[in-house]
Amino acid sequence: MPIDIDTLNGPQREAVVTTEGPLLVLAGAGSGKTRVLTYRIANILDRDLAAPWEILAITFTNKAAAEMRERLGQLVGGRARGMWVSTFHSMCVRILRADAERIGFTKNFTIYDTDDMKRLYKDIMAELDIDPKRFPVNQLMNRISQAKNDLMVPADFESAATDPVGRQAARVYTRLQERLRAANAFDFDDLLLYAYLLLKQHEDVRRAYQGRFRYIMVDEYQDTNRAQYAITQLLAAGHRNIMVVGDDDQSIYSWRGADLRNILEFESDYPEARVVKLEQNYRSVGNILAAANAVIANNRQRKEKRLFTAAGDGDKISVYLASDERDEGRWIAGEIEKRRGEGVSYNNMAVFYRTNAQSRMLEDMLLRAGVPYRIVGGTRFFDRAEIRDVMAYLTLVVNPADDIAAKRVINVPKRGIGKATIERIDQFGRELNMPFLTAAELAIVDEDIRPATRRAVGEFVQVLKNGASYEGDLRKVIERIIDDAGLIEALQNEGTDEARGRVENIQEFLGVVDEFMETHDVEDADFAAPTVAGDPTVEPVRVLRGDSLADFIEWVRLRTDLDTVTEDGQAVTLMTVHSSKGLEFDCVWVAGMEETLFPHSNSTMDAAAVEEERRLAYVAITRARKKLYLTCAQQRQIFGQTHANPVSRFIGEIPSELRQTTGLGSAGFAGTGWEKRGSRRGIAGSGTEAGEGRVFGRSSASGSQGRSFAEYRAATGSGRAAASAGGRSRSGVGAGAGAGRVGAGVNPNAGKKAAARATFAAGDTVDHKTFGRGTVVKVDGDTLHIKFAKTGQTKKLLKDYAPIVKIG
DNA sequence: TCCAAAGATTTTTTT
DNA sequence: AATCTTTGGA
Repeated sequence: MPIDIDTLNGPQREAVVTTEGPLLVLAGAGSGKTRVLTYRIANILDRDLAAPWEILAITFTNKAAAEMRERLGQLVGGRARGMWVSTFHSMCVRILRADAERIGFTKNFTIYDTDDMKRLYKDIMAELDIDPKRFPVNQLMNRISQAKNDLMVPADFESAATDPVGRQAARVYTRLQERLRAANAFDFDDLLLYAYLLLKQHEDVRRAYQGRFRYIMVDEYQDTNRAQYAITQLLAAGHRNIMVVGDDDQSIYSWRGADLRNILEFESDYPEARVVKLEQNYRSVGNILAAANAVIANNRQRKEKRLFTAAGDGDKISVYLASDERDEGRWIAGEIEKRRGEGVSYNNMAVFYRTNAQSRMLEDMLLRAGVPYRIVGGTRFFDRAEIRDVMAYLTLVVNPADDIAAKRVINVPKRGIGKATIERIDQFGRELNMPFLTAAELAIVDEDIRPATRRAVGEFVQVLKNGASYEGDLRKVIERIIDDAGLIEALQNEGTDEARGRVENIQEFLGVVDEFMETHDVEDADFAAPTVAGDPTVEPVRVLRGDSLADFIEWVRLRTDLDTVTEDGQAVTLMTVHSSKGLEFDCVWVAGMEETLFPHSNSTMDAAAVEEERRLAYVAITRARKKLYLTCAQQRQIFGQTHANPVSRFIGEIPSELRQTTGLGSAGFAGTGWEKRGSRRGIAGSGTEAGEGRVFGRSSASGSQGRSFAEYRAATGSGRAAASAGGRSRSGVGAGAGAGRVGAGVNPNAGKKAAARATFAAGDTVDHKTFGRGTVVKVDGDTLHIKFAKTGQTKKLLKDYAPIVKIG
């Protein structure tokens, strides 16, 4: 079934038919790059230039990989099954699994995520006597992560580190790699680093892959870091048929080591490279595209390009000035309902924000307005404590050397094994250079430990031994391990709502196991393992098997929330701007368009960082197909403190004729609202119309009425924000609010809640600012245990500080 | 060893 | 403002 190449535009077609040699495709947002990628692969197959397993396509997220595989399936059918379409990280896992022994690991290695790593760091810092107050864990982690992404091994790092933090980091880094090796574990960065080292140091392995991959395609090339770049270079050195696709304007991961030079200098890496620019946008209406172009034009570090579209102008961009984040959320909910009324489905709408913390209020307002939503990111399902516990057990069954996992669950559920015992086992193990679990086994006969404790340790060890002997249906194996461990039983005995929720989560986890089994056929694994004709030394493609516990663990570890996004049910999507990359929606709201939030205050010091924020804004804007809304709040709670921030510069960078401003962030709205009393549905009230170019409308008190955006910014630059005029906002801090922190110099009683003087008893009904209606379950001095109707959860709140009102 | 209270921390973005 | 972490006491 030959592909229909005539449906492509000129540059797209050129990218598809240019199969030989290096090719750089600069693909603007919405220019049909996935289409080009899939068509190109189909073209290679149709012309018999390569067998499926000789093609490697690397994407950035699992979701993108899955999508590409699906679209390939539609084009080329079953041939798509034998192809390597994966992320960098999962590709590296496959490469490492095949030859782990060559670099001193075994095939059943564990992958440590950030949380595991944090534990390990703390452990090591204690061991090396490094004060976490002077050298924060996060700082060291970042430093070392960066080093790994730059392919620096501890020895390199040590000689380069001259500053105090660097010297401590060097000590930690050295020890870290020893510990990881002992635990047979890699962290995310190690997957890349060691895959690189494996390929670099072992010529036969390198040759095998270089020979196999005739055609290599890398998507989102602008987001590759040094390690990914180096791996790509090595793999492509054989046939030099490498195509990279990217958009320097959408590079938003420099903090994770992404190096824009990789794409900017592709042509000097491969002087013979062809370059194709995809500049026709098929996604957005004219006004949105014009806005995106205008914003990104302010960046200096970029390849000049200008997206165009054949579509009409469409609506103007709506800018809404809210009084605070509550108003912002309320307004968004109202607009969503309006669009819904016009026939736009919830699935075609999304709300973006810069930081995860912003999602709370948005969620709350949507909930109250009755708008169904799904949230991407934030606390991942797999990050919940009970799920991590289950995962630790499963991991230990596969990799008994995983000390972090062992220490995590040796006393989960509570077996009466305390800190002293764990410390003793740990020390014992370290002296004899053996895994924690082996040391624990020996501790069973240690006369210095109490018999009851020894018995408990014995039980724990036995659970894992039994687990390793189980065979057959994966779900049953996992269920038995969870059962042996007694995790569910212990939670059930707790009898609290919270524990019941945890049990439910574990059951949901079992549903995830089913999903894995369904999506990973055993036959599929067999099918995808043809040996390469004429070269028996090449390992077959390794595919995850639906019946393998080790493969299941790997799959979970490399999965993110974004991969879990499903289309079932109608719901608005909430996510960070970062998560939104690669997606598109008819209607998009971007909340929190304020200085210090977007661009984030951590970035405003540095010109390069501001440019990255701008690219982030560009990504956000270009997600929208038909209608774009930008909102900002005049004042906002951050860290429990009220801040008044100027409107984001990115709004000002959109030509004023492309936008239409509404709302008036001030005066009397906050605090009188319906939302406070928990009524069902908000009135989609529009604020007073504000003049174009005016920011936060009338500030008669400060005489700034009708100020232009530029004037406004100039004024705020001197440290004073336009005050909200005449408005009593909820806590009374609205009037006379300066830029930055608000609150100092304000009547200290202004924020006091009625609850401070009220008394509570079990059975009272209360209303919480955020959680809505709840019932007091228990009073514990000043602490109230309140069960909230909306979430069903019980929370502990301090009566004098919680924003609650007694209702009955 | 467990529990409660005080103290620290969070909030940039995530494979 | 709420949650997570550490500390001190029983």
